[in-house]
Amino acid sequence: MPSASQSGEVPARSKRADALRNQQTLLAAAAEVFVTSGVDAPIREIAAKAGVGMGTIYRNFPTRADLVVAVYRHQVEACAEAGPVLLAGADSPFAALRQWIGLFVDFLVTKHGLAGALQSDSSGFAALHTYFVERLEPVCAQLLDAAVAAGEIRPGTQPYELMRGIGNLCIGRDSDPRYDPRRLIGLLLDGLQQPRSP
Amino acid sequence: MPSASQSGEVPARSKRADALRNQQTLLAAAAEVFVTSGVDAPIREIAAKAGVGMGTIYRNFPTRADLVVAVYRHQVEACAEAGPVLLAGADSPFAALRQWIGLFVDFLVTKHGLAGALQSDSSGFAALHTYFVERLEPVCAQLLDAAVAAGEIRPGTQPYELMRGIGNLCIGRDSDPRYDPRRLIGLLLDGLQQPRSP
DNA sequence: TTACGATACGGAGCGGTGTTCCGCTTTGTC
DNA sequence: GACAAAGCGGAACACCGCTCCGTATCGTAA
Repeated sequence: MPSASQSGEVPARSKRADALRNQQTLLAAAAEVFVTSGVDAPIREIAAKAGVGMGTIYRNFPTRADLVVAVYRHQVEACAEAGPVLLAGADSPFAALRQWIGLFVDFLVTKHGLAGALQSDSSGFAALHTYFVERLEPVCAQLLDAAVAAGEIRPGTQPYELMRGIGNLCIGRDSDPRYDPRRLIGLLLDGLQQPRSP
Repeated sequence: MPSASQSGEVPARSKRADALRNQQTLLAAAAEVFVTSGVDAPIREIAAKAGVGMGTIYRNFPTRADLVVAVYRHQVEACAEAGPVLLAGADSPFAALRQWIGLFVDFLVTKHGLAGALQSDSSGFAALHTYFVERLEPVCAQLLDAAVAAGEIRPGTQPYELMRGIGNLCIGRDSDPRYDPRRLIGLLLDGLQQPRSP
């Protein structure tokens, strides 16, 4: 496989110049709209912001997830790559895990509605969940394994379950100031350090 | 307190007989539809199942939350009342807390889409969140306080935050067999038992 | 029993959303 | 400059929540 291809990233050969321009315009507009109206903003709103028709959006990003993934791909990538780096640099594997989860939470919490979209099985969001899991689950697994091997946390925790739980905890952070997912996630990590539950 | 009153429970004097009949029919139909299509099933579907017009639904239950609350009121009530009972009967306050949370999770997990609706700020679901919090938060607070007083868990955890986190963790349980919120909630409880996080 | 106001009912209709589809425009090439 | 292919836009359709009002039903007083 010579080219990067996949979905929204790099040009993918032999597309018309105006099409490429539109793709970039769309990504910029979507990023902007996501900030103010959340990731499930009306398609029409994004189209209007970008100055294109709805057909153009659906042609470039068939499902909503494709658009969201394209917008946040860089940040997800950065988070994924931070895993091994933290593991190499931190005081201990568990410290690395804690820091990495901090990055993940920061990312989710600053993107309005993203956490909710991540588990929403309906709409075209299914692919979003898939992308996040495929990209980040192995990273999380590596950190977990290292911490287990170091004897810092109990074994048996599945990375998928942990990530999904953290994602769920980040849902709806904005709606009530009394709710701060970080405290609960800290509790979860403390729980991991317990040798065994009764 | 002589009368139950409030919203969807007991007759509330001087309503027409057919109206009361319809209210009961609606509750039964809604309960049935919620099982198969989740708590955000189309209003029209519930109306059709009950054999009434949509106007009748909105007259009896102005917001979706009112309908959901009416359908599940008994179970929420039972959960709330179980709190003090467990506290009196269990081996320790923390054991009671654990059992009570088990009841709460069982309830949420068996109602398709309820957990998600609980945090969804949009639609007419806001009142649902309010009802759950008002009814169950004090119960949770009592259990937490008792466990803290017994020295079984660290102080400082807010009941609202804990309940909301548990609710969030229960979201989307059906979509993937690898995800079981109970394990994570167990982890959370283990974390509570830690004296202090670093 | 009848007659009549109050009460409740039903569903057409409105506004908003996702998604499709096809006539028209733009682009790149010969 | 001409012409196919690629791309564009937005009208149109389906679905949903919610409102509103003409009509049907109920309870009661005569």
